Amino acid sequence: MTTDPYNIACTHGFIQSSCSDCNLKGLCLPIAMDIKDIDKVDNIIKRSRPIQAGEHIYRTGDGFTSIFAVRSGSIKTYLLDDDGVEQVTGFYLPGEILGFDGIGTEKHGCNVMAMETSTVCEIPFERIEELSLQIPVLQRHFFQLMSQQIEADHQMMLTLSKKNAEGRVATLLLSLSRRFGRRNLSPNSLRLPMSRMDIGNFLGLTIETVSRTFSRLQKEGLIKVDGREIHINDHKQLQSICHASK
Amino acid sequence: MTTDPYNIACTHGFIQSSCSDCNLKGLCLPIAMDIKDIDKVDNIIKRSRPIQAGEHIYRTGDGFTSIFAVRSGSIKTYLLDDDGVEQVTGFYLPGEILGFDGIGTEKHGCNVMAMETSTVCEIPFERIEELSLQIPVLQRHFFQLMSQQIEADHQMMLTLSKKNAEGRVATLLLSLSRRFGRRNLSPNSLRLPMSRMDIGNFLGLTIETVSRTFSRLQKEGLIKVDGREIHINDHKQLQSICHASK
DNA sequence: TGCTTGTCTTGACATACATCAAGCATCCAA
DNA sequence: TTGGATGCTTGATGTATGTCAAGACAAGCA
Repeated sequence: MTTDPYNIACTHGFIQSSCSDCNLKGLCLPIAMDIKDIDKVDNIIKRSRPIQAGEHIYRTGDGFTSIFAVRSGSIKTYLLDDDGVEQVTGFYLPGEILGFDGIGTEKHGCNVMAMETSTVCEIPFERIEELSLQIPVLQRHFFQLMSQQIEADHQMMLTLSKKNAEGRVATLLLSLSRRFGRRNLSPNSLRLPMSRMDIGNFLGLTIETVSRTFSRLQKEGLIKVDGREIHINDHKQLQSICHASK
Repeated sequence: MTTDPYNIACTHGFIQSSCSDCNLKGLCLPIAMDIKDIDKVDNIIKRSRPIQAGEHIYRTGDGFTSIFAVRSGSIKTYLLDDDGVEQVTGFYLPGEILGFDGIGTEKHGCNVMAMETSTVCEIPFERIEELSLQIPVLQRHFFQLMSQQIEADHQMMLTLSKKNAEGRVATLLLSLSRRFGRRNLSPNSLRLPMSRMDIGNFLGLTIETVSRTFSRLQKEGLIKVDGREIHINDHKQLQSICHASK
């Protein structure tokens, strides 16, 4: 057991720490934000008790009221089409914000499920809108977050449309690596929070293809695979197979 | 030549009409907006002279200053990856708003090109941010527009990840049909503004597959194809082949 | 301990779509 | 009128990935 406050929050889940104490605040709030403005945001945030693996935070069609910041654990979002076919649309790690679907229609447009025991901060959106009118940097921040989501989704369209299985898997691994690194975790030793099924679903591949691709990348020495434990041996070469080539 | 003000604007391009006169305002501005607030928005908008087919409005890396509303014609957005591989990320028709990429980084994240002679309204984003602080319904509106973009992109991820060629093409045709209908044009007779190349690029297919798919749908009687002129004979059946099934 | 269940891996085979190639129509310039 | 782009269609063939099937491994439970 470490003394990392992130892990304490994760394990006990009832610690009501504040945004200003949170070591993730650089990720979900503007860096250049007044301490008194941070407190204003802090006051409207609801911190949840832990959500168990497989539990939903919201589902398609639920009324939209809040967006969510992941505090610990990991979350997936997915669509269900009319035939019940699932499309995973994103994986969210601590410090990342989800729930920007549904502002347009007042109804959430996707399903959100914890992939492991997780905690989230619930941010009532109407309150954020009110605060944004007083705190321009906050308004800007939320425009930026949504803009980044749009850019990431476009990159994902490129991945799905133009890359082969190796490129897709490598792209995901490097994305996770970068996001682990941003939280000061090792960018080379990852424990994947999601199943092969979720990876395949997200990347538009079958689990068999995902599995074979992991094996191939391992045989080529780029990564070391042990179930969900992944070690990245060669970032550069992984990068170089990320290019489009179907 | 019709007397549709849309076409007049398109053909001459220099007519400086205002938002309150624009027959597209229901699409790009909130419906429930005060006339005096509309005028405030109107005052910050720059109306461009016509942009020729193939001309760019901005490119990846250009400084982000404005978003754009399509006034006439049609626009595509696309990414270029390191190897020069292109991914079309969207098609934009009159009344639709583009350019939400780049708010996060202050640099545009994609390229924007006119597919035919087009006119756009340039909306300086900082001015919109300022106005949004005074006009809450405007702030909400831009959050909603971005949210809709995110939802549309997620649907696109499902299309690319889970649908076969027929499903992808049918999904695009119905999307265009709906958007034509929203502008009070026939939802059954479309003139496609984009090439087979752009369609294929957008849908993650080759032009040959796009062409064959059009031919097949025609042989099955669902559509009538004449170059870029498409007539939809059977919306219902087109809908029914949109489901995921790779 | 054995049984069940879920997750992952690996192999054999099938197929949707890519690739390669040819041909047609339209447009434009010489 | 000719020649050369450009855009689109159609056919023949190849291949990456899907599908089907079997088995390994670990976790949980009786």
